[in-house]
Amino acid sequence: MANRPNRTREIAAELRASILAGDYPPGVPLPSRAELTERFHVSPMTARNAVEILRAEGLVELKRGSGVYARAQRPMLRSARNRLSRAERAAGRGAFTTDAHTGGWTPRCEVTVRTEPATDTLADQLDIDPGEELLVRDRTMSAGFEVVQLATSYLPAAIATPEMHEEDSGPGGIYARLEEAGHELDRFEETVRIGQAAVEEAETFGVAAGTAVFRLTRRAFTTERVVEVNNITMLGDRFTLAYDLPAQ
Amino acid sequence: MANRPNRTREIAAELRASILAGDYPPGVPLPSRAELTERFHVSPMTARNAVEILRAEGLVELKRGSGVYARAQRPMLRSARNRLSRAERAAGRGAFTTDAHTGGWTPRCEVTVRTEPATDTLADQLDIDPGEELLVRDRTMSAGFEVVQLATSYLPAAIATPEMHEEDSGPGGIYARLEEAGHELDRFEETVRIGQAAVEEAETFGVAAGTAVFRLTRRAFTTERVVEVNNITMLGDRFTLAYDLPAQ
DNA sequence: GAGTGGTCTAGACCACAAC
DNA sequence: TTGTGGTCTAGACCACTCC
Repeated sequence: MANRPNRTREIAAELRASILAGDYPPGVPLPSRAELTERFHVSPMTARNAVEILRAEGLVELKRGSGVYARAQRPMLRSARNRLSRAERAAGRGAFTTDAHTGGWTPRCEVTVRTEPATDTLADQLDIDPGEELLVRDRTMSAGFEVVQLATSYLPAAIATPEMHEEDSGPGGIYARLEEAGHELDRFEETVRIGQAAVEEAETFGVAAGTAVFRLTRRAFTTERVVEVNNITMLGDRFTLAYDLPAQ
Repeated sequence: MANRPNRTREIAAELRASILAGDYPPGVPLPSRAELTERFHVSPMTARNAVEILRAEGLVELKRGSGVYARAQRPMLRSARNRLSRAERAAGRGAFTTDAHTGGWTPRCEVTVRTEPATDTLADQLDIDPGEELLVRDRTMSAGFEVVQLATSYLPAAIATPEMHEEDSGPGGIYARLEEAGHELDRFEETVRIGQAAVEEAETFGVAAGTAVFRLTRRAFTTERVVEVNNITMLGDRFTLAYDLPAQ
């Protein structure tokens, strides 16, 4: 019935315990492959696979030519209930800024803006015609020095004001600008899935490809229409999403 | 700059494409390790690692002594916006039943009931004293023949009625019983994280340990108090969570 | 140059499923 | 009994980092 003892998992478990016990602060590498091979009397391949398990868990970071390092255990960012409230917009904060602010982080955000025609999917989500011009805002968001969230926002160009084309859309972000332009926001709809970081995303986040991420799609509604679709990718092990649901 | 070509990933990519092209319907195994070794002129270890990549992605299932099989591509269950609405309870459906029903699935649910004293964490979440007796309902939920969700619900025993101790709590579930007992539900609070399936969970779900799962914690509130905490684990690649957020 | 991780080889024995 | 995946061995060469 029982398999072989599985030394790989045993070694991974021992290393995991050491890491969680704080034995490997930043800058201190874990034992090298050669060292593990000797210490645990296993082949290099087994030692390698043990470390690979920890990498898949997001516990360690492998640096070629340098070593294996424990990833800092950072407290969670909380994607808060109130992040889309009008009060927060009035205070000049966008959704991500609200999240980071609540968690005591220093938010940073890099934006690029462009226009492009709507794909069939986006046209459907925005309830417009395919090919209609969209204002696209790509954002890379960091907490401290770590990239934790990517977002691509799509607005029908027809309702975009000149300042929405600016990289810095001003206090309160796009939602505040939309309301100033007479598009009073009524509600948001969010769908949440689990995805795996693509190679490019993984590089941006500084994690292994395939690492679990949240994939959110948020649609912003006025009472009349959809005014924005926002596709958001969040590093899975850095966020807790919070929602309030009325009992109705 | 460039590494070795990485045959492992190449092979995984080729197999992945075949799977998505529908080359491996249920019952038809992928090429065996020996076959891959020969066809791609690689070592058995490389062939094995290529398949391992697909397993980590949840694309295939490995059956010892039998073969590697593509997991059926099933449409998503949708954890819907209206799943906690009073209208659904009135229709005799619980939250999971609502989800499954909306997706056209046949829901099944196995329940075990017990009582136990509140841990510190649960006492804090329920706003009661540690050690106070709790009614605990463990549920294993399936859509069709596949287990897709586990949930453990905690209620202060002080507010539990006899029928809540029954395995079948009746139409509309516990929430309906709570309202009948005078605890009118006001709102729910949900937090969502990404976790990795523990060994036991993985066996129940029939997936590899470490597979990404949703971990939800739902708290049910009346205007007076917290009446329930529900810890839910959902198979990550089978659910889309949907939420409505008022702009306030 | 020495040491690290990245990748791969060419075997091996085992438990298990299917025949 | 045959073939499958589960696990492991004991090496190897490479690109890269650090000294």
